[in-house]
Amino acid sequence: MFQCTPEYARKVPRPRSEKARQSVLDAMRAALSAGGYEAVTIEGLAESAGVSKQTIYRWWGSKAAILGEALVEGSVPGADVAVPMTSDLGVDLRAWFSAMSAGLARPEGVALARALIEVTAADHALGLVLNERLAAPIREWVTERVARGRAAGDVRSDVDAAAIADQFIAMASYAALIGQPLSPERVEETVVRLLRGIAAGSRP
Amino acid sequence: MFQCTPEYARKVPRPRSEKARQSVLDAMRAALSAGGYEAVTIEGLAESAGVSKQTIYRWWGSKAAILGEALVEGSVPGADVAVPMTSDLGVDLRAWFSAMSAGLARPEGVALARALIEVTAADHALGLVLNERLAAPIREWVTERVARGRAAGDVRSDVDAAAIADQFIAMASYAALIGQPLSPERVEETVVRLLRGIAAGSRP
Amino acid sequence: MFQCTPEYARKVPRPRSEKARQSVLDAMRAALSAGGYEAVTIEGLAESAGVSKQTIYRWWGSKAAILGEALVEGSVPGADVAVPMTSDLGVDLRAWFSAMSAGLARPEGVALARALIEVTAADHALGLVLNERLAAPIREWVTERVARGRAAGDVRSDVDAAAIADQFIAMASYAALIGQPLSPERVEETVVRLLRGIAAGSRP
Amino acid sequence: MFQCTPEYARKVPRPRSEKARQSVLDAMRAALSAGGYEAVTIEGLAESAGVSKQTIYRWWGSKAAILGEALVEGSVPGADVAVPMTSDLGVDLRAWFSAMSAGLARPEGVALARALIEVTAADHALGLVLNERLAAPIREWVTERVARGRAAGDVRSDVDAAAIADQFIAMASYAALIGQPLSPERVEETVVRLLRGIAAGSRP
DNA sequence: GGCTAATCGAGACGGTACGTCTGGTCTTGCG
DNA sequence: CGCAAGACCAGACGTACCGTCTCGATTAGCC
Repeated sequence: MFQCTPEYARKVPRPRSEKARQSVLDAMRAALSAGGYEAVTIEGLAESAGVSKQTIYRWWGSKAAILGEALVEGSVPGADVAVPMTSDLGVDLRAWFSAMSAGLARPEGVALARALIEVTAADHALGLVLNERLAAPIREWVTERVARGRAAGDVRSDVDAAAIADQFIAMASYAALIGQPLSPERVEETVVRLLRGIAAGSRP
Repeated sequence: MFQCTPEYARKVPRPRSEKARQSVLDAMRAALSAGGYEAVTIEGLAESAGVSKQTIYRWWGSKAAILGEALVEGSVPGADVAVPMTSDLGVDLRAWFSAMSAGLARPEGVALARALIEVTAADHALGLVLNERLAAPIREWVTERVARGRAAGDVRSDVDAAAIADQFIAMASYAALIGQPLSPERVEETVVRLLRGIAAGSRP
Repeated sequence: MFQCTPEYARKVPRPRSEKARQSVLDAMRAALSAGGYEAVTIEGLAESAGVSKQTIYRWWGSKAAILGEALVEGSVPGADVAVPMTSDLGVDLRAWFSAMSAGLARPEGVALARALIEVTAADHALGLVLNERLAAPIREWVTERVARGRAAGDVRSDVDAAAIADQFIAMASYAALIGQPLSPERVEETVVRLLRGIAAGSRP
Repeated sequence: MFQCTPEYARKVPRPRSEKARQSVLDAMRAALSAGGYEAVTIEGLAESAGVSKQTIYRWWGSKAAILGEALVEGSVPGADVAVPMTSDLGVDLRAWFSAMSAGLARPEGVALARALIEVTAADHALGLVLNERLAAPIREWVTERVARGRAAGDVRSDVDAAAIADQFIAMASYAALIGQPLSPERVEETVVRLLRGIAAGSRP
């Protein structure tokens, strides 16, 4: 009686092919590493993914959209660093910033970072989304760690955790952009200087 | 020594047209502001400069080369900031970083920064040159100011001026890239934190 | 009488939908008149017939096959002329050729003739079938009428009725093809000349 | 002296490549013979002509336009028959109609005729032009020959030479279209019947 | 002022990739 | 299992630029 053709029992003539979708995303990731974002072509993508152009245009509409999906789905080297927190803020920051720098120093890290930067420069809206997606976990980690430091009395109460996170992200991105990875010394100097700047007893 | 215009030196049958050259560079600058680096086409450049494609290819060889020359010749908003040095390091850094941030916050500053970033991501070699050309004066200014601070006993002896300069450049670039200019508060926070981090007498 | 759905006629799990079939054929006829054979697309046909592409491909396999069936089933203007035979050969030929010309002069007649010609040029096998189907009645009529004329002593014994029929068909087709319908004067001239050529007492 | 820069001495930056033009026309002629008009693609043409698509689109704008030029320039088998006129009308007509039929019976003649028919059915305007171009010489020849016959007293004064020419053209076209060349017997029968129909002294 | 040679504009050329369209096949779920 | 719906692969369409290549016209410096 209540019956069995609920309005959500809609027509699903043929579902989107998950295989085709993954092939395209994989092809995009491969192409990025191979030649950078600008060198990626939809036709090349279609061919190397074994997919027709129409299938790509049906679902994505632009190169940037594919990149976006590829990044949002896949893991991004250097961005997913999860560093365990110890009781020593300096140790933790050093470990985390070192890991991020190292991730962005590897060839595929540089290629990916450049692709991200290019697409952000070219497509503002997508850039914001990607940045948010990649920066958010970092900001979160830093915020959490700084809060703990504050609780432990190591850190001034007026420091802006987001600003610190953004500073690190900016530095790592810039290094990848110009192709000169941050040296361990530079990492060390930056962390030490930061610690001095946010230490609890500093003036003013 | 004896002389230097041998009869076989029949060079300079016709000098390069300076007018054509400037037209192209101007067209490039205009096109960058209008639609970003990727949207610039050689054909469009040729047309809006009233110049033939061949003339462009004869002298430049690539879009990036034109951009390079356009930037090296012209002024770059946000990069040419020349701030007078006072006796107060904090005042000077604040003034300078504010000026740079403001320059990059204006629409044409953002467009230019994005173009720079795009071309750097796409053409590594040119990117290095441009970065050097634009970053060098900044590094110089910062180095000089920090040296004075050190001499005046305001600044620790172990701070790395280049690292500081790069940090500021990276932050300003990143802000332009994601289209979210640095707020005055963020500028203030960054400068204050930096000062604490480099102040003479801080530990360790 | 009693009626006829015996239980043993369950051999055919589900019969082909006659409605869908007719929709497609109707859509084909409509599309032909609207834009010519080449402008017909299977997708357009499917849509305007309210039928899925697969249904068309399941039963026909090609545009030409649909056209073939559409023409074999439907009536063809100018081809189905049935003119009563009188005792006067000239009157009959005039009447018949005029009717055929007039049929092919009307807009839908021209469109259909063109479609036929196109499909014949493109698909030889189907073209032969269609030509046979459409020309046969004509040849029959002409043969019969000429035979009567011969019997009546009006017509030479060596005339080739099929050749005459083909000549008329060719002339009418050609006129439709180039879009210049045969004028009544041209029809008259042709018939008169033919009659002279086949008249019983002519030499050699 | 009087002057030397006449306004018609216009800029001719680089003349159109005659070689490319001929390659395309040749490729079109070859493709027509190979697979018929509908099977010709611009891309295939470009490739087999060793020419870029853009070059084709620059000059022609449509497949039909290329065909038109190809036919207007090249020789058309069966259409260019030039038969010497003797004093015997029957001999001449027989010779000419045989030659035309034979030309259209050869494979390339059939292919070309079909292509012509297809394009005429599909593109009315071009069809008219092509028909005029190909039919005109035939009509001329027939008209001239009939006029001579009339002058010699062999032919009735009221015959319409154009009608006769069109009849032959229609018959030959139709034969090519359905792929059944006119047999020598059919040719003979047609000529003989025609001669009887137009002979001077026939009634009415 | 005439000669010479590289410049300039214009734009045709062979190409690559674009984004769109249609053809013909395959894959769902409903009836 | 027929059918509507529509996703799929394939490939042609016509367009936009690419970077190279003629062209005739222009022009700066040396005779």
